[in-house]
Amino acid sequence: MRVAFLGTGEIAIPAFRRLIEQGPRPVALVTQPDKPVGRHHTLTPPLIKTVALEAGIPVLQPEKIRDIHDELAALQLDLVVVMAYGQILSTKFIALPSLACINLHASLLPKHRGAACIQAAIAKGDAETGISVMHVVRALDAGDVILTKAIPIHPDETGGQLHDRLAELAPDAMSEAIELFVSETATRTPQDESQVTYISKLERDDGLLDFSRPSIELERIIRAYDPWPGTFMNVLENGKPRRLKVFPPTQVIDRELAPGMIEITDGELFVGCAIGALKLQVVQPEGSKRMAVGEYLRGRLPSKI
RNA sequence: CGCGGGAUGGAGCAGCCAGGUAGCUCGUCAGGCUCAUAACCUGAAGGUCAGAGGUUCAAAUCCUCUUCCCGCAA
Repeated sequence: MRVAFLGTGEIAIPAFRRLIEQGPRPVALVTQPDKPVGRHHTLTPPLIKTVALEAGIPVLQPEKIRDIHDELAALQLDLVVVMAYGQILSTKFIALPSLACINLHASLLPKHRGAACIQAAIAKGDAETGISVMHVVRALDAGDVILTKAIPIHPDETGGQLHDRLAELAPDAMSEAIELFVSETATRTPQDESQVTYISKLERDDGLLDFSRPSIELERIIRAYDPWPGTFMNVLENGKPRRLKVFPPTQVIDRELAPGMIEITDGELFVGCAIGALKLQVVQPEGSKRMAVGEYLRGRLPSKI
Protein backbone atom coordinates (compact mmCIF):
# COMPACT_ATOMS: atom_id res chain seq x y z
CA MET A 1 0.00 0.00 0.00
CA ARG A 2 1.35 3.39 -1.01
CA VAL A 3 0.61 6.03 1.62
CA ALA A 4 1.29 9.75 1.80
CA PHE A 5 1.07 11.68 5.06
CA LEU A 6 -0.07 15.28 5.24
CA GLY A 7 0.61 17.00 8.53
CA THR A 8 2.20 20.05 10.12
CA GLY A 9 1.17 20.27 13.76
CA GLU A 10 3.08 18.39 16.45
CA ILE A 11 -0.06 16.43 17.28
CA ALA A 12 0.49 14.52 14.04
CA ILE A 13 3.98 13.30 14.89
CA PRO A 14 3.11 10.10 16.83
CA ALA A 15 0.78 8.94 14.04
CA PHE A 16 3.43 9.69 11.45
CA ARG A 17 6.04 7.80 13.47
CA ARG A 18 3.71 4.82 13.68
CA LEU A 19 3.62 4.62 9.91
CA ILE A 20 7.40 4.85 9.72
CA GLU A 21 7.93 2.17 12.37
CA GLN A 22 5.12 -0.26 11.62
CA GLY A 23 4.16 0.59 8.06
CA PRO A 24 2.88 1.03 5.58
CA ARG A 25 5.92 3.24 5.22
CA PRO A 26 4.90 6.65 3.85
CA VAL A 27 6.25 7.45 0.40
CA ALA A 28 6.10 11.17 1.14
CA LEU A 29 5.40 13.76 3.82
CA VAL A 30 3.58 16.88 2.74
CA THR A 31 3.90 19.70 5.25
CA GLN A 32 3.64 23.49 5.33
CA PRO A 33 6.64 25.53 4.21
CA ASP A 34 9.18 26.62 6.86
CA LYS A 35 7.83 29.71 8.59
CA PRO A 36 9.58 32.64 10.24
CA VAL A 37 8.96 32.08 13.93
CA GLY A 38 9.77 33.78 17.19
CA ARG A 39 10.88 37.26 18.15
CA HIS A 40 13.63 37.35 15.57
CA HIS A 41 11.76 35.71 12.74
CA THR A 42 13.98 32.67 12.63
CA LEU A 43 12.99 30.45 9.73
CA THR A 44 11.83 27.26 11.42
CA PRO A 45 10.81 23.97 9.80
CA PRO A 46 7.85 22.04 11.21
CA LEU A 47 9.19 19.47 13.68
CA ILE A 48 7.54 16.69 11.71
CA LYS A 49 9.75 17.60 8.76
CA THR A 50 12.89 16.71 10.70
CA VAL A 51 11.27 13.42 11.71
CA ALA A 52 10.71 12.63 8.04
CA LEU A 53 14.21 13.64 7.01
CA GLU A 54 15.76 11.46 9.73
CA ALA A 55 13.74 8.54 8.41
CA GLY A 56 14.75 9.32 4.86
CA ILE A 57 11.23 10.08 3.71
CA PRO A 58 10.85 12.67 0.94
CA VAL A 59 9.33 15.96 2.11
CA LEU A 60 7.15 18.26 0.02
CA GLN A 61 6.39 21.78 1.22
CA PRO A 62 4.17 23.45 -1.33
CA GLU A 63 2.74 26.90 -0.74
CA LYS A 64 -0.52 25.52 -2.15
CA ILE A 65 -1.30 21.84 -2.32
CA ARG A 66 -2.29 22.14 -5.99
CA ASP A 67 1.29 23.20 -6.80
CA ILE A 68 2.39 19.59 -6.32
CA HIS A 69 -0.62 17.87 -7.79
CA ASP A 70 1.36 16.25 -10.57
CA GLU A 71 4.10 14.98 -8.24
CA LEU A 72 1.50 13.42 -5.97
CA ALA A 73 -0.35 11.87 -8.89
CA ALA A 74 2.91 10.27 -10.01
CA LEU A 75 3.25 8.55 -6.63
CA GLN A 76 0.34 6.23 -7.45
CA LEU A 77 -1.14 6.64 -3.98
CA ASP A 78 -3.56 4.21 -2.41
CA LEU A 79 -4.16 6.13 0.79
CA VAL A 80 -3.62 9.64 2.12
CA VAL A 81 -3.58 10.31 5.86
CA VAL A 82 -4.13 13.92 6.92
CA MET A 83 -3.67 15.32 10.40
CA ALA A 84 -3.26 18.98 11.39
CA TYR A 85 -2.00 19.90 7.96
CA GLY A 86 -3.39 23.42 7.98
CA GLN A 87 -4.72 23.77 4.47
CA ILE A 88 -8.08 23.05 2.85
CA LEU A 89 -7.69 20.26 0.30
CA SER A 90 -9.15 20.45 -3.17
CA THR A 91 -11.62 17.90 -4.53
CA LYS A 92 -9.11 17.11 -7.22
CA PHE A 93 -6.56 16.19 -4.59
CA ILE A 94 -9.02 14.17 -2.53
CA ALA A 95 -9.72 11.98 -5.56
CA LEU A 96 -6.04 11.06 -6.03
CA PRO A 97 -5.65 7.96 -3.83
CA SER A 98 -7.28 4.75 -4.98
CA LEU A 99 -8.66 3.79 -1.55
CA ALA A 100 -9.35 6.92 0.46
CA CYS A 101 -8.17 10.23 1.78
CA ILE A 102 -8.67 10.08 5.53
CA ASN A 103 -8.34 12.71 8.22
CA LEU A 104 -7.54 12.31 11.90
CA HIS A 105 -9.39 14.94 13.90
CA ALA A 106 -8.97 15.52 17.64
CA SER A 107 -12.59 15.55 18.72
CA LEU A 108 -15.61 13.28 18.74
CA LEU A 109 -17.27 14.45 15.56
CA PRO A 110 -19.70 16.03 14.85
CA LYS A 111 -18.72 18.03 17.95
CA HIS A 112 -15.98 20.61 17.66
CA ARG A 113 -15.19 20.74 14.01
CA GLY A 114 -12.41 23.21 13.27
CA ALA A 115 -8.91 24.09 14.35
CA ALA A 116 -9.29 24.60 18.10
CA CYS A 117 -11.12 21.35 18.81
CA ILE A 118 -9.03 20.40 21.84
CA GLN A 119 -9.50 23.74 23.56
CA ALA A 120 -13.22 23.59 22.77
CA ALA A 121 -13.70 20.22 24.45
CA ILE A 122 -12.23 21.48 27.74
CA ALA A 123 -13.80 24.92 27.54
CA LYS A 124 -17.25 23.46 27.04
CA GLY A 125 -16.81 21.18 30.01
CA ASP A 126 -17.09 17.95 28.01
CA ALA A 127 -16.57 14.73 29.98
CA GLU A 128 -14.76 13.05 27.12
CA THR A 129 -13.16 13.71 23.78
CA GLY A 130 -11.12 11.64 21.37
CA ILE A 131 -9.86 11.05 17.88
CA SER A 132 -12.19 10.74 14.91
CA VAL A 133 -11.06 9.18 11.66
CA MET A 134 -13.15 10.33 8.74
CA HIS A 135 -13.12 10.77 5.02
CA VAL A 136 -11.89 14.09 3.76
CA VAL A 137 -14.46 16.14 1.90
CA ARG A 138 -14.36 19.66 0.60
CA ALA A 139 -16.14 21.08 3.67
CA LEU A 140 -14.02 21.28 6.83
CA ASP A 141 -14.19 18.17 9.03
CA ALA A 142 -17.56 17.24 7.54
CA GLY A 143 -16.79 13.85 5.97
CA ASP A 144 -18.29 10.48 6.87
CA VAL A 145 -16.80 8.97 10.01
CA ILE A 146 -14.94 5.66 9.84
CA LEU A 147 -14.27 5.23 13.56
CA THR A 148 -13.75 7.17 16.76
CA LYS A 149 -11.72 6.51 19.89
CA ALA A 150 -12.75 8.29 23.08
CA ILE A 151 -10.84 9.20 26.24
CA PRO A 152 -12.10 10.95 29.38
CA ILE A 153 -11.02 14.53 30.05
CA HIS A 154 -9.42 14.88 33.47
CA PRO A 155 -10.84 17.57 35.77
CA ASP A 156 -7.57 19.52 36.03
CA GLU A 157 -6.31 18.83 32.54
CA THR A 158 -4.90 21.63 30.41
CA GLY A 159 -5.16 21.98 26.67
CA GLY A 160 -1.49 21.07 26.34
CA GLN A 161 -1.82 17.89 28.37
CA LEU A 162 -4.92 16.79 26.51
CA HIS A 163 -3.19 17.61 23.22
CA ASP A 164 -0.37 15.24 24.11
CA ARG A 165 -2.71 12.45 25.16
CA LEU A 166 -4.70 12.78 21.96
CA ALA A 167 -1.50 12.76 19.95
CA GLU A 168 -0.68 9.41 21.56
CA LEU A 169 -4.19 8.11 20.86
CA ALA A 170 -4.06 9.01 17.19
CA PRO A 171 -1.71 6.21 16.00
CA ASP A 172 -4.07 3.49 17.28
CA ALA A 173 -7.09 5.13 15.69
CA MET A 174 -5.18 5.44 12.44
CA SER A 175 -3.88 1.86 12.47
CA GLU A 176 -7.34 0.49 13.13
CA ALA A 177 -8.78 2.51 10.28
CA ILE A 178 -6.07 1.34 7.91
CA GLU A 179 -6.79 -2.26 8.95
CA LEU A 180 -10.42 -1.74 8.01
CA PHE A 181 -9.40 -0.60 4.55
CA VAL A 182 -7.00 -3.49 4.12
CA SER A 183 -9.69 -6.01 5.08
CA GLU A 184 -12.22 -4.03 3.04
CA THR A 185 -14.57 -3.76 6.01
CA ALA A 186 -14.42 0.00 6.46
CA THR A 187 -17.81 1.56 7.05
CA ARG A 188 -18.84 5.17 6.79
CA THR A 189 -21.24 6.92 9.12
CA PRO A 190 -22.53 10.34 8.06
CA GLN A 191 -22.24 13.02 10.73
CA ASP A 192 -25.48 14.10 12.41
CA GLU A 193 -25.67 17.67 11.11
CA SER A 194 -27.99 18.71 13.96
CA GLN A 195 -25.20 17.96 16.47
CA VAL A 196 -22.47 19.91 14.70
CA THR A 197 -20.51 22.50 16.63
CA TYR A 198 -17.72 24.50 15.09
CA ILE A 199 -14.75 26.27 16.67
CA SER A 200 -12.57 28.54 14.58
CA LYS A 201 -8.86 29.05 14.93
CA LEU A 202 -7.90 30.89 18.11
CA GLU A 203 -5.94 34.12 18.15
CA ARG A 204 -3.98 35.60 21.02
CA ASP A 205 -6.77 38.11 21.64
CA ASP A 206 -9.26 35.31 22.19
CA GLY A 207 -7.46 34.76 25.48
CA LEU A 208 -8.83 38.00 26.98
CA LEU A 209 -10.74 36.87 30.06
CA ASP A 210 -14.34 38.05 30.15
CA PHE A 211 -15.30 38.32 33.80
CA SER A 212 -18.94 38.81 32.94
CA ARG A 213 -18.89 35.04 32.47
CA PRO A 214 -19.35 32.60 35.36
CA SER A 215 -16.20 31.64 37.25
CA ILE A 216 -16.64 27.95 36.44
CA GLU A 217 -16.52 28.76 32.74
CA LEU A 218 -13.44 30.95 33.08
CA GLU A 219 -11.61 28.27 35.02
CA ARG A 220 -12.20 25.88 32.12
CA ILE A 221 -11.10 28.41 29.53
CA ILE A 222 -7.88 29.16 31.42
CA ARG A 223 -7.10 25.43 31.44
CA ALA A 224 -8.22 24.89 27.86
CA TYR A 225 -6.20 27.78 26.44
CA ASP A 226 -2.93 26.72 28.11
CA PRO A 227 -0.44 26.87 26.47
CA TRP A 228 -2.16 28.28 23.37
CA PRO A 229 -3.43 30.97 22.98
CA GLY A 230 -3.04 31.59 26.72
CA THR A 231 -5.33 33.80 28.77
CA PHE A 232 -4.81 37.28 30.12
CA MET A 233 -6.48 40.22 31.78
CA ASN A 234 -5.65 43.90 31.88
CA VAL A 235 -4.82 45.43 35.24
CA LEU A 236 -3.67 48.76 36.59
CA GLU A 237 -0.23 48.71 38.22
CA ASN A 238 0.87 52.02 39.75
CA GLY A 239 -1.58 53.77 37.48
CA LYS A 240 -0.24 52.07 34.38
CA PRO A 241 -2.30 49.62 32.38
CA ARG A 242 -0.56 46.30 32.00
CA ARG A 243 -1.35 42.95 30.52
CA LEU A 244 -1.32 40.15 33.05
CA LYS A 245 -1.18 36.62 31.74
CA VAL A 246 -3.11 34.09 33.79
CA PHE A 247 -2.06 30.46 34.00
CA PRO A 248 -3.74 27.39 35.41
CA PRO A 249 -4.49 26.24 37.95
CA THR A 250 -7.11 28.68 39.12
CA GLN A 251 -9.70 28.00 41.75
CA VAL A 252 -13.42 28.69 41.64
CA ILE A 253 -14.36 30.42 44.89
CA ASP A 254 -17.82 31.10 46.27
CA ARG A 255 -17.46 34.81 47.01
CA GLU A 256 -19.41 37.97 46.33
CA LEU A 257 -17.24 40.21 44.18
CA ALA A 258 -18.27 42.43 41.29
CA PRO A 259 -17.20 41.12 37.86
CA GLY A 260 -13.64 42.22 37.11
CA MET A 261 -13.02 43.54 40.62
CA ILE A 262 -9.70 42.55 42.15
CA GLU A 263 -9.43 41.67 45.82
CA ILE A 264 -6.13 41.03 47.55
CA THR A 265 -6.06 39.41 50.96
CA ASP A 266 -3.25 37.61 52.75
CA GLY A 267 -1.13 37.30 49.63
CA GLU A 268 -4.00 35.82 47.63
CA LEU A 269 -5.58 37.38 44.57
CA PHE A 270 -9.27 37.05 43.71
CA VAL A 271 -11.11 38.35 40.67
CA GLY A 272 -14.87 38.68 40.65
CA CYS A 273 -16.89 36.93 37.95
CA ALA A 274 -20.55 36.82 37.01
CA ILE A 275 -21.03 33.88 39.36
CA GLY A 276 -18.50 33.41 42.12
CA ALA A 277 -14.88 34.52 41.95
CA LEU A 278 -11.62 33.15 40.67
CA LYS A 279 -8.54 32.68 42.82
CA LEU A 280 -5.43 33.11 40.67
CA GLN A 281 -2.28 31.18 41.47
CA VAL A 282 0.20 31.67 38.63
CA VAL A 283 0.54 34.87 36.60
CA GLN A 284 2.99 36.61 34.30
CA PRO A 285 3.16 40.39 34.16
CA GLU A 286 4.02 41.98 30.85
CA GLY A 287 7.78 42.16 30.41
CA SER A 288 8.49 39.78 33.25
CA LYS A 289 8.53 36.08 33.92
CA ARG A 290 5.88 33.69 35.07
CA MET A 291 5.54 33.67 38.85
CA ALA A 292 3.33 32.57 41.70
CA VAL A 293 0.72 35.10 42.77
CA GLY A 294 2.39 35.44 46.18
CA GLU A 295 5.59 36.66 44.56
CA TYR A 296 3.75 38.88 42.15
CA LEU A 297 1.94 40.67 44.97
CA ARG A 298 5.16 41.27 46.91
CA GLY A 299 6.23 44.15 44.73
CA ARG A 300 3.08 45.20 42.92
CA LEU A 301 -0.47 46.22 43.63
CA PRO A 302 -2.76 45.46 40.72
CA SER A 303 -6.26 46.88 40.55
CA LYS A 304 -9.22 46.81 38.20
CA ILE A 305 -8.60 48.79 35.04
C1' C B 1 18.03 45.74 11.84
C1' G B 2 9.45 44.89 12.88
C1' C B 3 7.33 47.64 17.82
C1' G B 4 7.78 47.82 23.08
C1' G B 5 8.91 46.44 28.47
C1' G B 6 12.82 44.64 31.63
C1' A B 7 17.89 43.08 34.30
C1' U B 8 18.91 46.48 41.74
C1' G B 9 21.19 40.90 48.36
C1' G B 10 17.72 34.20 47.86
C1' A B 11 12.19 35.99 45.60
C1' G B 12 9.07 40.13 43.86
C1' C B 13 9.69 45.37 43.38
C1' A B 14 10.93 51.01 44.44
C1' G B 15 14.85 54.43 43.53
C1' C B 16 16.58 56.70 37.49
C1' C B 17 13.08 61.91 34.60
C1' A B 18 15.58 66.78 38.11
C1' G B 19 23.54 62.43 39.59
C1' G B 20 25.45 63.07 46.14
C1' U B 21 25.02 57.24 52.59
C1' A B 22 21.31 50.82 48.91
C1' G B 23 15.19 51.29 50.17
C1' C B 24 10.23 48.33 50.49
C1' U B 25 7.42 43.65 50.97
C1' C B 26 9.02 38.72 51.84
C1' G B 27 12.59 34.79 52.62
C1' U B 28 17.03 33.06 55.55
C1' C B 29 19.63 32.97 60.38
C1' A B 30 19.69 34.19 65.78
C1' G B 31 16.99 35.61 70.02
C1' G B 32 12.20 36.79 72.43
C1' C B 33 6.82 35.99 73.23
C1' U B 34 3.42 31.77 73.26
C1' C B 35 0.41 25.48 75.33
C1' A B 36 1.67 26.15 70.23
C1' U B 37 2.27 28.18 65.20
C1' A B 38 3.10 29.38 58.68
C1' A B 39 1.16 34.45 63.81
C1' C B 40 3.63 38.53 66.64
C1' C B 41 8.22 41.33 68.64
C1' U B 42 13.71 42.35 68.44
C1' G B 43 18.22 41.86 65.98
C1' A B 44 21.70 40.03 62.15
C1' A B 45 23.79 38.26 57.71
C1' G B 46 23.45 38.80 52.58
C1' G B 47 24.36 43.61 46.90
C1' U B 48 30.83 43.80 41.29
C1' C B 49 22.86 47.95 41.09
C1' A B 50 23.57 42.39 33.97
C1' G B 51 28.65 43.50 31.41
C1' A B 52 32.15 47.09 28.96
C1' G B 53 33.43 51.97 27.85
C1' G B 54 32.43 57.36 28.32
C1' U B 55 30.86 62.24 30.83
C1' U B 56 31.62 64.13 35.97
C1' C B 57 34.66 66.20 41.97
C1' A B 58 30.89 62.29 42.25
C1' A B 59 26.96 57.46 38.28
C1' A B 60 22.03 52.34 40.10
C1' U B 61 20.76 57.31 38.10
C1' C B 62 23.21 60.81 32.15
C1' C B 63 25.60 59.01 27.05
C1' U B 64 27.43 54.78 23.78
C1' C B 65 27.99 49.65 22.88
C1' U B 66 27.22 44.34 24.31
C1' U B 67 24.74 40.10 26.55
C1' C B 68 20.41 37.87 28.51
C1' C B 69 14.86 37.73 29.77
C1' C B 70 9.86 39.03 28.42
C1' G B 71 5.11 41.23 25.95
C1' C B 72 3.16 42.40 21.05
C1' A B 73 3.49 41.38 15.95
C1' A B 74 4.55 37.52 12.31
